[in-house]
Amino acid sequence: MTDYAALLKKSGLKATFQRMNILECIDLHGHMSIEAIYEQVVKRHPSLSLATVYKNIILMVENGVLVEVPITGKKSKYELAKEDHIHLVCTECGEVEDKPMQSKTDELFASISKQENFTLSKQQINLYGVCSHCQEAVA
Amino acid sequence: MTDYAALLKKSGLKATFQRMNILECIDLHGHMSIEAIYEQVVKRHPSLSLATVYKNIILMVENGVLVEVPITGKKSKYELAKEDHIHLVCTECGEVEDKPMQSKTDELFASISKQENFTLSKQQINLYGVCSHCQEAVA
DNA sequence: ATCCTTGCAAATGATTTGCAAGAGT
DNA sequence: ACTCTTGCAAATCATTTGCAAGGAT
Repeated sequence: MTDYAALLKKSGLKATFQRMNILECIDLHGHMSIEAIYEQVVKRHPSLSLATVYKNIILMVENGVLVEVPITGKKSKYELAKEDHIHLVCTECGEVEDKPMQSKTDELFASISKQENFTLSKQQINLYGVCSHCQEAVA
Repeated sequence: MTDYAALLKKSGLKATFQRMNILECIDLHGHMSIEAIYEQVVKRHPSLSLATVYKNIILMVENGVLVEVPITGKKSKYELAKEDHIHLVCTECGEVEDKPMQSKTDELFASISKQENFTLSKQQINLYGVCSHCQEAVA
């Protein structure tokens, strides 16, 4: 994934320098908070405004380019929209890692939804714990 | 679950009128935002301060009495701590319904964690969609 | 009696908004 | 050219804090 301009246009948004840099930043880091995005992108773009980051994140979420990842006890992070997957959230360092969604789980959720007459549109699985890296750090 | 005083003491917290009313309110409604809790409880307790609700929610989460349920695009809701389960979040009315966690899913998450050398401490599954009630309302 | 909790008001922090100037198509 | 976007500053909203008075054990 490199052509952020095409991604934006496909989603009906203008390809501004700010938006492309925000996308690249998120793509590189995987999952980021709004503040963290601002801090990174402002380095390349000293005139960037935090308000612009807010506006664009909201807009890109509305247009399906980004997805919000709400996290217990912290501020939400954002990631590029992609196929469903599982988040491993480290409660020590705050890092989020993706794992592929399992088809069994998919089926299970589909059956629960059917059974409840619930029109399922999005799945979100967060597993909280301590990542291998942080376990070593303590040892 | 009715003896909120005992629940609080068991968790090392004093059983104040405010806390018991907050717990009862959450228990009755299932899942509530801080504002909503305040609005409900202040009816019985006109002198209640919103700051008190904030302080107590934070405290009761820290002490394991409550659990935060972060929700995409909305403010977090809070529920009484109980065994793991799945949340069905209606994107129309905002209501959250619980479904029992499936043992297959449990096993799956355990195996992913083991495979990643990730010390799993908490699972969180949210399914977003439209509940049966809201589907009828549109029809 | 002692320590914790409450309510208030003020402080802080996060997010949103309005608008003139600038950038993208 | 036209329309959407940006950056700034101010406004708004959410959350936290300090402290004196009141409540729980």
